[in-house]
Amino acid sequence: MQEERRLAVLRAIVEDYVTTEEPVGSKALVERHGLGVSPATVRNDMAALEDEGYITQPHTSAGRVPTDKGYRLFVDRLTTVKPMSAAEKRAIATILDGAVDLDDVVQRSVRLLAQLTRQVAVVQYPTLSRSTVRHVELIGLTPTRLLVVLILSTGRVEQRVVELAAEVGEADLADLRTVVNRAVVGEIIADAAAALRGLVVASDDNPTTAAVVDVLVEAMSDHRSDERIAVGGAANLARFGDHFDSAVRPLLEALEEHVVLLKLLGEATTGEVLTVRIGHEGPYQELASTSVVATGYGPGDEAFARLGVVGPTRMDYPGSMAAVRAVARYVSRILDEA
Amino acid sequence: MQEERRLAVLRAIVEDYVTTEEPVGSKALVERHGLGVSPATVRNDMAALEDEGYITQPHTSAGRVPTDKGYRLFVDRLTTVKPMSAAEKRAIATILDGAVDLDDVVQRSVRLLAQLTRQVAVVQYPTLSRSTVRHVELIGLTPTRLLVVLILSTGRVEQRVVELAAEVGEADLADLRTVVNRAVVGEIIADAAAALRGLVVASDDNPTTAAVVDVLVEAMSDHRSDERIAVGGAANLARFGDHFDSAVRPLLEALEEHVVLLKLLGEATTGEVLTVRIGHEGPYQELASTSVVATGYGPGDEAFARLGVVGPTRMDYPGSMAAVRAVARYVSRILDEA
DNA sequence: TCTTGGCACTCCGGAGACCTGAGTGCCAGA
DNA sequence: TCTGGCACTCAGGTCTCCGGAGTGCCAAGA
Repeated sequence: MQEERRLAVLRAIVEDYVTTEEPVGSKALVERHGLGVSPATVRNDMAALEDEGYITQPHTSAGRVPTDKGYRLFVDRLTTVKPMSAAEKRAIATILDGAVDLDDVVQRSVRLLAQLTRQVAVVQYPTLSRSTVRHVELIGLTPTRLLVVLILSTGRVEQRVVELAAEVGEADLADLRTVVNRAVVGEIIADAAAALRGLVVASDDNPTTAAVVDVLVEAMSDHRSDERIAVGGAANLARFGDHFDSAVRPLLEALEEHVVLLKLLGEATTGEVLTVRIGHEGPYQELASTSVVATGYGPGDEAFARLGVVGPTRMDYPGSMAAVRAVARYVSRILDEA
Repeated sequence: MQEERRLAVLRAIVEDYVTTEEPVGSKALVERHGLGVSPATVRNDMAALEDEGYITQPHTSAGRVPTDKGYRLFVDRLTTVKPMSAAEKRAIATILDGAVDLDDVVQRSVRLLAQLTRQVAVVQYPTLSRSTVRHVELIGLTPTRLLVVLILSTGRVEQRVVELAAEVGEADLADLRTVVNRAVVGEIIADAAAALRGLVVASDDNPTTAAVVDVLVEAMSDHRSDERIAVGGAANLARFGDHFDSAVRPLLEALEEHVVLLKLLGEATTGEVLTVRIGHEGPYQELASTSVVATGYGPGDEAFARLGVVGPTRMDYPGSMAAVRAVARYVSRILDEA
């Protein structure tokens, strides 16, 4: 009974604090939310909540502020992801439908997320590891120089130039192209790499084949590609308030360190579930006052990559969660169609 | 005679202010720089400089701060670009030589510039307009679906999917591929687009040809590509000092608006000359306290794109100019080789 | 047992007063 | 033309004071 009201109080505190950015007191609380009890009662509840570690006082004669634990309870039990409005859904659709290629999809998603949440948005490019090979193209630039283009199901294109030891004719090139494509098209890249190695053996270590295969395998296992990430809405950092050095600077640094960002987004294995990391819960001491709302996305059932928003712990969780989920779904659908 | 000393005083003021970030007074000036005159003399000079608008006082009993006009004189007449140290040159070489493709070159350049100058670095991807076509590849995904890949001399790859009205066989595809490549390889894209349109006429408006040509022309004239830009070192904005709202926020916003950024870097037509835009000299009111040091770069004599750094007007101009020039030169050389 | 009004208490943060030190402008003399 | 001297200005740190918001706790009521 009182337990229920206490949770209502906690929810009210979180909601108020998120909008006002100021510690919230018992009086303001009963006024703004129709709690139906007196400030004194709320005070008792607040004391209890504080004992349990959900809220805290910046100093004795101030209102209360949610702790990380309080936010956690809030997102876990006190909030249901509110669906986007029809207008917002339409905006998402129009913006994303205009995308011409993978790069564009990612860029637009980042902007969109940043706009919707007024937060910093982060979108990981679909990783190679899950994708399949759509086509390999070999283009002779000069007789001893080859442009190798690897096209993946996610729409990514990797290209490398190979210097050959011997000259190679157009006919040989066509043969090689056919053989290679027969071996790898439709395979996920891990298997494709194995198949390619088999080719070299089958070709009696033909040096041209070997060179091309080498560069393809290298392109497939290129970890740099796994780390590609788009960031947008950094200007929203202004909304962090004044804690520039303690909060904004570390975050700015993190935004440039893609490895760090990836860790923040969460390991790509977690699937399409919406995850929320609040303040200290993450691995980075310096980012104790930031939260991350992220989810996986990608065509089919497999989550290929992750996207999300990063903001102050004092952020609009329901809104962010709704936006992240909506964008992820829509992007997934688009990638599905492509 | 005194004129000369006045300039020396101005230079000293700029140098001191850049390092200390605090208004500099007459006494500190004669102490730190061996000016060989008394503070009183310097004060007279300062008064004169202030009359001419090169420096200003934040308030009556404070030291002097350079104005934009003062910085302008400083970069125009009081500074020679100091060459990079051997160690720095080596660092540039090692970092940039490791790049595997165009994307990588740009990414690395941005990081490098940001590190060298401890400023926000901006690198524009080489624009399409000046580049030539290296190859066009047509790949049948399904009988009525074609992947068109456009490969440019700058190393950029554009790809589009075309839906065809009619099925097309592998033989037809090979023909088309040959025809198209014969028409466009080696041409700069403006001419290539014209040549392509001629093809459609010559083919009696064959719908497949028309569809492929359409998408190629579209890819060539895609302005989105002209606006691609990489940004790095945003964390260095912390060095801006405390003027968060007035200086950092507008800049953060500008960094996301690539159109704005391009304008800041300067029109791409200015060639390889090093340009410095100081404070209010630019078109943006909000960026009155930021300066831009930029130059063109690219293979051959033509400047294909621009790169530079953005920082507070109170920045190390000689250092930034040297770094920007050095990186631009090295990147140009790399692109030349490729 | 829970809720409520009352009351004493705490303490942040803004306003005002004060002072110091850095820096200036100007003048008269070298 | 330079220099030393002197009076003047003023930002910004420190100190104090005070009001108001908010609390905790208690005793009475439901």
